[in-house]
Amino acid sequence: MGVIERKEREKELRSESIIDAAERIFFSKGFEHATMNDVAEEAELSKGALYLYFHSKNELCMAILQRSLHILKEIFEILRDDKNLNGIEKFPKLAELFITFAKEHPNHYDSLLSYREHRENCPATGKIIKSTIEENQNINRIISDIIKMGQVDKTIKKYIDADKLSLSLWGNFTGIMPSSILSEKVIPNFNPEDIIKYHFQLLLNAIST
Amino acid sequence: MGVIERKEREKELRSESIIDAAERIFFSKGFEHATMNDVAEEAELSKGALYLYFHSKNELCMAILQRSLHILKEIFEILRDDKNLNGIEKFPKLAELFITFAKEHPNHYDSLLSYREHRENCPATGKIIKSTIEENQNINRIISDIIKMGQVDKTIKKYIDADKLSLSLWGNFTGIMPSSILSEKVIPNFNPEDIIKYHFQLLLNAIST
DNA sequence: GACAAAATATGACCGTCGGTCACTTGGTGA
DNA sequence: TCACCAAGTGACCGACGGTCATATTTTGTC
Repeated sequence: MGVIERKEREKELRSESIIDAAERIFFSKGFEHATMNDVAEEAELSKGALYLYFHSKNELCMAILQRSLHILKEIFEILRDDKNLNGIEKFPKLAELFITFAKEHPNHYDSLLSYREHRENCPATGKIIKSTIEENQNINRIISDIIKMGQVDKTIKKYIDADKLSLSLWGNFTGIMPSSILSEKVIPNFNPEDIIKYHFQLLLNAIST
Repeated sequence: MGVIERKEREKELRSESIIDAAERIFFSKGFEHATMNDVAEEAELSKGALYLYFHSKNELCMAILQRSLHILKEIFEILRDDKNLNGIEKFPKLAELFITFAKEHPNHYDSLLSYREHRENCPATGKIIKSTIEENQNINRIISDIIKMGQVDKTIKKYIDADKLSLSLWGNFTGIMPSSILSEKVIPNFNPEDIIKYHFQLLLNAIST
């Protein structure tokens, strides 16, 4: 009698379809201007029902953020598992793949940049917060693994601290691009893509054997 | 008869004292939980009067952000004008000074990280937005100048693109630290300070002659 | 199939907040 | 003294996040 299991699955599906709806609404109206009524209508549910699945508007946003991280994780995983590239070759690919992600999923990319505001308004105990942090750690681990692979195949200097570098690269991804927003159209020929690639080029020189 | 000038000055003072009050309120309660009534009370004004000086809550936040940028600009200016250090010696100092800034002005530092959300809800035409962008450009110019000074005194490789590097450094500052918030207490021994310093060390190797 | 219990869903309702505006206050210049 | 106008007030409005008493649907039992 798998009733409980089925209910569990259905609950999961509902939850996902609410996130689907929330993405459509938040991405089109922006977080501040989107309302929970909008989301409820889009999800074909009542507002009250939303709160059976998510504790707050901010938590719903965290769920979207988690998806964004998941997409990015899968992209990086493919790179990590690519047998045709050595470590140092994979390094600049990280930047390229991130830029591709930002272009192909602009809204999800955007959600990455505003996690702070939502995080601060969510209780740190929630399941969603936990799994979001986990996903973030996964990404850092993948980047770190790629660097370590380069150290094993001797294309990356062995004394490089892979964990630290992976964290600072992640910071790069989520820092350079958003700073571009403040500078956009003001600095002539400003192109966040170029900046990231240039930065990776410099680092490449510093870490390759 | 400098009445108009005096009124201008008084208006400026009022404006500053409102920002003072807003800082106390926003920094203690957080943006979302702070209300305009709180700010009005703290500023010893009516709510309506606030709106004579700032168009919205978000614009008030941008004014705080501008202050943050101003503080940081002045810190970097001192470094730039220091005659006792050559270009490459100033480079790691950038990281140290930024970390100092983040420690000594944690709330202002915090405001740097959430400019996105406020920016998006401000009309791009406002005077405050404009001068905020200007302050941001100033900082990038200072960083860029420091790099160029290193190229003049031949301690930094001459083919380094100072403008691009300055932008990516700025991205580093506003990227690595915030990502630490998501990772905090999860990654053992995680210390954003170390990460930034390590990153600068790597770059130092890449750019020094 | 009948029925009680439990799970799920509803939407009217509440308190709060950002922002407005008709009105008051007080300094200015004639 | 007084008309004028910038500066300031605070009651008020619409909208929104979140709640909860109630209704509907599903489940387990006989």
